[in-house]
Amino acid sequence: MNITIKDIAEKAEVSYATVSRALNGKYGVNPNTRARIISIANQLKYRPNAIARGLVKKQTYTLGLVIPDITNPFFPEVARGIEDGAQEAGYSLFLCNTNWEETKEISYLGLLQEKRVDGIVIAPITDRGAALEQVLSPNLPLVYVSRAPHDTRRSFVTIDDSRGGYMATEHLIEQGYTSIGFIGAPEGSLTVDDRLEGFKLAFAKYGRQVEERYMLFGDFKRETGYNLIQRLISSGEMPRAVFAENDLLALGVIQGAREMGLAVPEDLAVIGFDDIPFASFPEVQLSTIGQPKYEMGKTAVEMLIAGLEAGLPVGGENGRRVILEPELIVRRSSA
Amino acid sequence: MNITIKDIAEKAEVSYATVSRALNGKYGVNPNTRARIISIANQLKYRPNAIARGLVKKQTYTLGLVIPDITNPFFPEVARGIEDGAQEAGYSLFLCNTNWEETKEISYLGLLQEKRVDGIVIAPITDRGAALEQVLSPNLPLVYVSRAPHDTRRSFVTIDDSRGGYMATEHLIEQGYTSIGFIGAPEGSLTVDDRLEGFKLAFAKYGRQVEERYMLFGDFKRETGYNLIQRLISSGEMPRAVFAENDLLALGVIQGAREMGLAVPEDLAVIGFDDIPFASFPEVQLSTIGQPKYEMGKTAVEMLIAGLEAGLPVGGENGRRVILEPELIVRRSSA
DNA sequence: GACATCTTTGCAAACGTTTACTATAATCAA
DNA sequence: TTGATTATAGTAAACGTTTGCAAAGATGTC
Repeated sequence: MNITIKDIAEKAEVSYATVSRALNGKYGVNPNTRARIISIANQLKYRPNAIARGLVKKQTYTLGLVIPDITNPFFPEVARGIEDGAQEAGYSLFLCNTNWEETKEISYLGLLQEKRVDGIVIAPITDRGAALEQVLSPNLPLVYVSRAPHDTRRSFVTIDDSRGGYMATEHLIEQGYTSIGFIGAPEGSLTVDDRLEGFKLAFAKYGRQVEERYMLFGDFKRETGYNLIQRLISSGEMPRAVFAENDLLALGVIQGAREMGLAVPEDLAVIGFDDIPFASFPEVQLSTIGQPKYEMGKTAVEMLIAGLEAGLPVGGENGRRVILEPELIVRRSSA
Repeated sequence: MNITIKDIAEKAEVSYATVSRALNGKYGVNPNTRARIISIANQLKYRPNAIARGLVKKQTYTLGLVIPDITNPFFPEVARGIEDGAQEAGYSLFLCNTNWEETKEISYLGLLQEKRVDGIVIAPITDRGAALEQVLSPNLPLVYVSRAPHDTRRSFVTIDDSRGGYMATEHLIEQGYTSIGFIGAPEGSLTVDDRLEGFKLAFAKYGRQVEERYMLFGDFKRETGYNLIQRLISSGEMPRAVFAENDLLALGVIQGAREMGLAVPEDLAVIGFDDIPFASFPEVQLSTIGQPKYEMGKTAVEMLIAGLEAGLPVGGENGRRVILEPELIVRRSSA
């Protein structure tokens, strides 16, 4: 039904090979013929069939974007960087929202390969890179963004999470807080543990002991922060300050604390991680660790595309590691 | 390089047609042969080439998702509904962020057609449906979500924006505010004007006169709300209440007002539209008009898929219109 | 035992491109 | 004029599937 290169060929009275060459600006077709063909193509509103082209060229100009939660304001910022970078280079993006479910992540990775994407940008859920590699064709270009398995040989763009966790914790310590809690994802399961590691590092550096009873683990959603802090408060024993592994959790913590009659930061200081747009909102004023979200996404996709267009063999010695600097942003929630 | 149906055929010593039938659960292949083929396929880690399949079946199991701004928390909620619905039905999504630029929207629509998507879900930028139809193959299934051109014959899922605008405005009037401003997108350009229409309707209903000097137009970004309200305040003349066309604008308004020393709602009452997650945050407490974002997205994509799988001819008499109800949510910013 | 029917399989075309190779005509050098 | 070169165009294979049709063998009916 759709009009094809053959329809144009017929109308222009040339072979369809010539049409292909003409339309693709290939060398070796008479300028007049070319002009005629192009004009006919326009007139017929011809649109090349990218599927057919993809089949023969074994290149689809399509990438996969795999993120855990598009509803967490952190990821749209990253995604926009990725989208911009992809678009500039002429690539489309498959959106894959894994909803923090590892099985979904795996199955998306499989699907993307069936769709023959040229490459993948992924913000993985866990540190278990091996599980991913198992479903991944070893020569499919992939770059990790925002977080990456520790043992990966793939390229990645992240920030220094450990340093970020350290900065946040150190800040609380220097503010004079003696009892400091941690709220985040459980070790080894949901994410890379670097932020927690940074937390512990800071304690060590200042000769303190981590207080296990103030360390609460769940996932990365706001409700979780809300629930965990309320449980902690109800228990009667609670820290004076909390480092939450991301801003959403932190906001949940603030909300939970406030609803139980506590003042932030007077009764409970809170610092988050990510610097999502709302953290700076005047009535929120959440202290946090800032990340260059947009650029992180943009450089990740640019690296990916550069690599695959250069035809570099993936992984191995070719993995490029970019580790951006986190930034401590002090606002009212911890002042 | 990738392993194909032919590799399996060779190993199983059957023709590749048989492999195809076996793998697709088609009727008419010996159970033993089928089992053998499937086992070989697994062993070889065979992944069907969706590109090749798409070429012959003229169906890609891929949809386009076109939204203006993934960074506005409203859209990720809708997008998640769309993503969930698509995934459940076995479809992938191309993410197209138009960044409120009409040219980008148009060019994405073209691109999606080259990629031979089976259908499109779009939250359009403007009311100019004709411009879109011009690049759109008339038999490509498409459903509008969140807003739709007034004169379209396509299917859509929206809320009753006019009613929403009315509810917001009426609420302000009933709160006793006499001077009420409007901040949003300019008429006819950036969006459907229904919210503004509802605003005017409420004024008419209550026998009031709209005050043009309190009506400010820009776009849908937070900075815009921030800038516009500050300009208005500086001008010396300002309303006591403002209806902002979306929550992001409203938050910008609140921030701008606060930074100029005004209290919300004491000096300036504000109501927004969308009920983005942060509107309910305790320190924000933004009054707003709620929309069923997730379901809106989900039903839109479900409608799309149902239509295209039934092979309905698109548009014309087949357009289904779903108009959901908005909900007035009163919080502190207007109380 | 002849014929019809059913089950299982293979053959080959088709989907819409790109591209290596070949053919033809035009141009040029001598 | 001849032979070589170049510009232009066509032929056909290839990409990896699906599927209509035909073939062959097995089974059943009378």
